[in-house]
Amino acid sequence: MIAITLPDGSVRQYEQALTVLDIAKDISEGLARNVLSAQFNQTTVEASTIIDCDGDLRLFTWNDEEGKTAFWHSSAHILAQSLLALYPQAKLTIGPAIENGFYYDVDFGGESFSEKDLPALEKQFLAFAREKFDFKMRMSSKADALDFYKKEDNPFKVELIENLDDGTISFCDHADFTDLCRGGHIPHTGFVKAVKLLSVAGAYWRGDETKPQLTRIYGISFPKQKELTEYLALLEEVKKRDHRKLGKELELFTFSQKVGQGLPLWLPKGAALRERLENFLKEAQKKAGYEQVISPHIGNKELYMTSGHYEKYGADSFQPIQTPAEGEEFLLKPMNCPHHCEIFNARQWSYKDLPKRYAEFGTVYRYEQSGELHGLTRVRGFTQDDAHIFCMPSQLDEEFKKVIDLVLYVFGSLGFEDFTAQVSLRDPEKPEKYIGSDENWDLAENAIINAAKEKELNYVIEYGEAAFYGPKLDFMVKDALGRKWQLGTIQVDYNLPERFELSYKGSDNEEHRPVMIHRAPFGSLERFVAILLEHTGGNFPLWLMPEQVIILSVSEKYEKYAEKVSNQLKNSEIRALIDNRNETIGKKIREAQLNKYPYMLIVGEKEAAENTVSVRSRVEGDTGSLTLETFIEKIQAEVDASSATFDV
RNA sequence: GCCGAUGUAGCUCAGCUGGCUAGAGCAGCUGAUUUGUAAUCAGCAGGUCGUGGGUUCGAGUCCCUCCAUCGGCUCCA
Repeated sequence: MIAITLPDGSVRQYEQALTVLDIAKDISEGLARNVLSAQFNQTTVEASTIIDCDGDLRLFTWNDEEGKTAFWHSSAHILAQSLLALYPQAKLTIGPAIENGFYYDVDFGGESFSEKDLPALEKQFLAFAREKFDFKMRMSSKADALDFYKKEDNPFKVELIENLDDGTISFCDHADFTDLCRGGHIPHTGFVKAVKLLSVAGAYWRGDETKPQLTRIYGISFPKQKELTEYLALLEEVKKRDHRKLGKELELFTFSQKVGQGLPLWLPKGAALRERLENFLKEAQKKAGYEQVISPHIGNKELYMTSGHYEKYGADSFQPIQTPAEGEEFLLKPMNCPHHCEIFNARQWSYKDLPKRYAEFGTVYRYEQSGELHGLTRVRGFTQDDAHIFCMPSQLDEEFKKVIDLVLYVFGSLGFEDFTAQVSLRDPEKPEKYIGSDENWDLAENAIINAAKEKELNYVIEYGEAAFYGPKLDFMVKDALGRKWQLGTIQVDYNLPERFELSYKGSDNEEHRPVMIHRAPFGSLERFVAILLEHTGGNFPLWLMPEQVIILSVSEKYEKYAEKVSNQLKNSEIRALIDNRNETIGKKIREAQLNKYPYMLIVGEKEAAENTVSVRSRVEGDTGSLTLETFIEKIQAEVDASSATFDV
């Protein structure tokens, strides 16, 4: 007798060993038809796996993440099979399921493969899928596995197997195709009814730039054609929220080949938006005890030699600026911290003065690789909402938590609820990437983890993501396409204070080393605006809108009244403009709507006579007439409601 | 930087296998119209087809270089 416990706690007894699918059938025929994969005693199993002992069983369908993973993982197998059918000389490497779909990395041996070749591959894929080939797992000895791939002349699979232990190596077969595989498949290929091979990209073997570059084929598949159609339609919708498109349409920013790639030009409306964001943060920082400082856009090379940045990034940066003086070199400022260290160094400090919090909207320049540049999210010149806190080690925990509060306030005010906190620590395998003592690193890492815990952040730990001088707490937000970007960041640093020989006089009358916190709630204004655009689709909260109200005159006859309305709005600090062109009211409304003005005020004969405005909201449409005073009160109330204040 | 793709008017795009002075819609300008909740009508103007080379009797179209952009990889102080 074997006893199987299901997730709801119920237990089913069976006389003899049976497959996962048999158990599913025993529960219900419908479930059996839809079961894609399963987990038995926390181990991934397949529908065909034979269960011969007691344990916990979870069955997964398309509605479970695990079910989708098995579905896409299996789709990668079918893709690999199709690749070999059409390109027998191709060498397979790896092909996992990803968040949305799957990919397979393949070596075409110098032959080029492009998107034009995808439709034929897709056709082959569907032909194989329709055959309903069963996926069957098979164990193999290490020697046999190595032998197989050596015969196939596939060095990639050989390398993979060499790193595996004998006895743990398995293959998955379907039809006459076989692939090294850990398991987790759907029952047969026929479950895949629709597939779209999305793109071709280069990817380095094992993610290592020095290793051969493979061709990566991305795809997504579904159990129903309708779901694929819907997914592709969704992708089209998402493209409309791309910040590069919206930024152009809303006249926020632009790029110029003449100015240089990755160097954004802020147009008046974008600059106004940025200024508003800066003032918002400045106000909160003032309350939190920050002081504004200002540093120049260049700094002597010596400064970055001292900080260690030159050694680390010098070769890959904008190169030093020469001066007429022999041997004198300046660097475009790639970060603000060394400058702030020297500001701290400008006088002596007592422990009673700490913490010092120096803030600056500092524009920095970094020579990012050309292929990396991306709209406003990855640029070569950008402005950090930077600040550096110099404090006693005993103040670190509290200061760190205060910064978390500030970041959460900023995110909350702008409606970023869906973020992940990432604790970025050292890569234990590569100590050479970091500077500073192990003791200080341990202190800093623990400080961050403790603060994240105490603030009850929902955080993940990532090893190898730390800065070279210290660990970080990063706030990650996704863009419209689901790509993750780092916005806010908080970093603990024992190293720069050491290198710049920062000190304060303690109560014991001895010199002590302060600890430094680097932090930027937005991260960079550029990236923040980009992500904000994609999250709001350009419909910012009213307090942030460059233009809050547009006054549309029914005809040029009512220009005077429109002016009067405009002046009254401006007196009440409401940002308004007038559209007094010789156009029909319908056209003016259409354009105002497309330009995403939150409120349109239509003024004509009736309004001028009654001293009212006809209000049209971008979201709700025509909302009827109001007296101008009532409208102003309404707007002010809306602005107040959407811009909470920061309490310390 | 690497792999793949793209680059035609301010914007969105058409231009078949190379063949007359390169087209459309929107935007712009001029004029008419003075308009009531998502596009009034007419006319005009606007492009050395990303750049530089090459093949050809002839190149927007074919080949090469470079530049920029897009999707990834690597990187991200």
